[in-house]
Amino acid sequence: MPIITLPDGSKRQFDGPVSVAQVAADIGAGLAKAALAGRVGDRLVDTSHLLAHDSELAIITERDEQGLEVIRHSTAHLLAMAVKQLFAEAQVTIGPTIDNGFYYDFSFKRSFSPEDLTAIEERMTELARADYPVSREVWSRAEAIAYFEGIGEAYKAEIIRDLPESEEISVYRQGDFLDLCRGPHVPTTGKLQAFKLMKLAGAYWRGDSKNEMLQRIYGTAWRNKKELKDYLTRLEEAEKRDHRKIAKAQDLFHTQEEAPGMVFWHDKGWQIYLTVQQYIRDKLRQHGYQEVHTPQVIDRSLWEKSGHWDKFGDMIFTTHSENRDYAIKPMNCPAHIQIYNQGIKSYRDLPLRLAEFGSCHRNEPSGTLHGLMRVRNFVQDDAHIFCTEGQILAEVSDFTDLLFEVYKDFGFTEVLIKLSTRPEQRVGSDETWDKAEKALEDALNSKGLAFELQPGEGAFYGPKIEFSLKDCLERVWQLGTIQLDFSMPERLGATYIAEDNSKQTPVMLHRAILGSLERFIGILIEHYAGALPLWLAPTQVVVMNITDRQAEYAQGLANLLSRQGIRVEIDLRNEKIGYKIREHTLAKAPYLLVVGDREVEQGQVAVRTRDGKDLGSMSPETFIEDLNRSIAARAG
RNA sequence: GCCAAUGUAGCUCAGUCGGUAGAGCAACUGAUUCGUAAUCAGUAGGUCGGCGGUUCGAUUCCGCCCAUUGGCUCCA
Repeated sequence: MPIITLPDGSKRQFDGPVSVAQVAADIGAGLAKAALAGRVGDRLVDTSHLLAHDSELAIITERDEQGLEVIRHSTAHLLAMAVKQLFAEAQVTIGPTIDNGFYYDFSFKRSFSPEDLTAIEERMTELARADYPVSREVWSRAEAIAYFEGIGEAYKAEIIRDLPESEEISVYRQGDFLDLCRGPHVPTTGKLQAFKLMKLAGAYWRGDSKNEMLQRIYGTAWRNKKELKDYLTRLEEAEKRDHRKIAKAQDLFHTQEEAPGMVFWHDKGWQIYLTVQQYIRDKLRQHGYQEVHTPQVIDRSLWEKSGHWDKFGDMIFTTHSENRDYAIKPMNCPAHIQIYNQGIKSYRDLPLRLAEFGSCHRNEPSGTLHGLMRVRNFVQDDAHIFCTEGQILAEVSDFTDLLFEVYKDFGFTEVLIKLSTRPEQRVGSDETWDKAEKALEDALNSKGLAFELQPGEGAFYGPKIEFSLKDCLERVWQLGTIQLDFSMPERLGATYIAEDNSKQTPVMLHRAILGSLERFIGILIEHYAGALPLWLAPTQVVVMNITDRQAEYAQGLANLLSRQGIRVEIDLRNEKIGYKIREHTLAKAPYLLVVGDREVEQGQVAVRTRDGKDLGSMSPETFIEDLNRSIAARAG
């Protein structure tokens, strides 16, 4: 006689074991139809799940986030069913849900083609329309292994073998298709109404590059057609923001075959670069950093001593001269230790903060290159802090303050923080790691910053904090980092004389706020869809005349602005004013100044913004004053 | 690096079931001197990513290479 308690606290009593679907039907016909799954306590179950005892039950419909998860998971199964029907030799492996959808990995001797994808999607639609009931069966381990091996599904059998003994082996059946799965799934395939197969990709079995490469089919799935359409529209919007497209349209930079992964910065792009760099340079100086500059080509022996040659040798670009082998530097830190090592350091010299905009090269695998986001030549806002163990907490704390100040100035407020702790393979004593991890954690806690713990993800030489940003399309990018390093100073012989006259090894903190300037600029471009805030905009003002008569006045105005340090462009072409406005608006110039006979006569300028707002006519002095105020405030 | 797709004019793209290519925008020339998101007309522009093969003939078919794109792995 189970009593079922619903989320609103109401209770219903039944004569005997009752299914989730029956409870839903007891509540109402509408809910019975909408039910996708149930939640008993914390556990998600199918609508067919029987409740024999008193339980707390929530009926999951598409309105619940978990309902959408179930839809996506079931759509992955639908995909597998369609693939098995069309390509019987393909083996199924795994098919989990991901943000906005799902994927399913197959082992198949020939490659799926885009045409196959279309055919698979059509079959999925048919199978959904056929409205097959989806039922759950519990099998014995041996039975399941025998079945999947019998039908040639070696991967599924392997998965079952690796499941812990305690795990119940459940199999889902829809039509003639059976798949191993924990579930839950929608009650019938007809619940799957809005999905689309998105792309094909390769993916290693179990995520290990030593394993076979499987074929992954990505799909998206939603509650209904409208949500699907909205999602596809969002993707289109995101594509319009692609920094590579905007860079072409705005003449910021280009890349070409002869220098893969390296950037040819054009005037306008370089202007952004320099503005960002100068901003950071000033900030660092204000926060007690020294700026240094070190060689780009350094003898291989230094990289052997630092340990990088062993670990990253195949990713270091090299060159040679007169029988000596050199590395094109992949990072700045060993060079900074060389500067540190000049002269004897006292504890009174610490903390010593060395910053460098050093050009680094890393021979990243060709398949990983991606616009400005992953390049082979980059400059970081890199710095290394040499300090005592006792100074770590204060340094980390000061760093996070600086980092948030900088992110805010660039218009980013939502920051995700991750703390990565000691990995299996590491150097240094457990005692040292205890102290280091605690210092990082204390620093975050003292600031009241929430963070996610990533056990075992730290670098071999020390724990680290990573700071990621979300852009306005909710994509996450890791930019800033601060890493404790107890290893390299010792390897490269850095020491200081402590208060007690003993020789000690300093701790080194590797830290960056923006990370690679290249990537950061890529993110800026996408975040602002090319309409960079005034202080960063490569062209801040465009002066344009209506007819040739105002050319001289316009030129004078442009010169005046330019002398004030404003980045100004002038457009004296013999084109209609509407044409010029359209062009410069599309190029996202923040302010457009129009001068016609009227303005010349009154010694004024007509001001228009890139958003199409007409600010009316004003004196050049008023405009410059307002503009300088906005630039200083890093507004708009 | 691995899997797949793509590479045609400055840009965006069409095209050729094998007979050396076309549009729009941009550029150039001329006309127009215009008041807040595209004035009109004309001209010019391409080793069809590179190298090889098949063929009377290859941008098209085949092979290799390079780059790009989307993933996977990696990321000091």
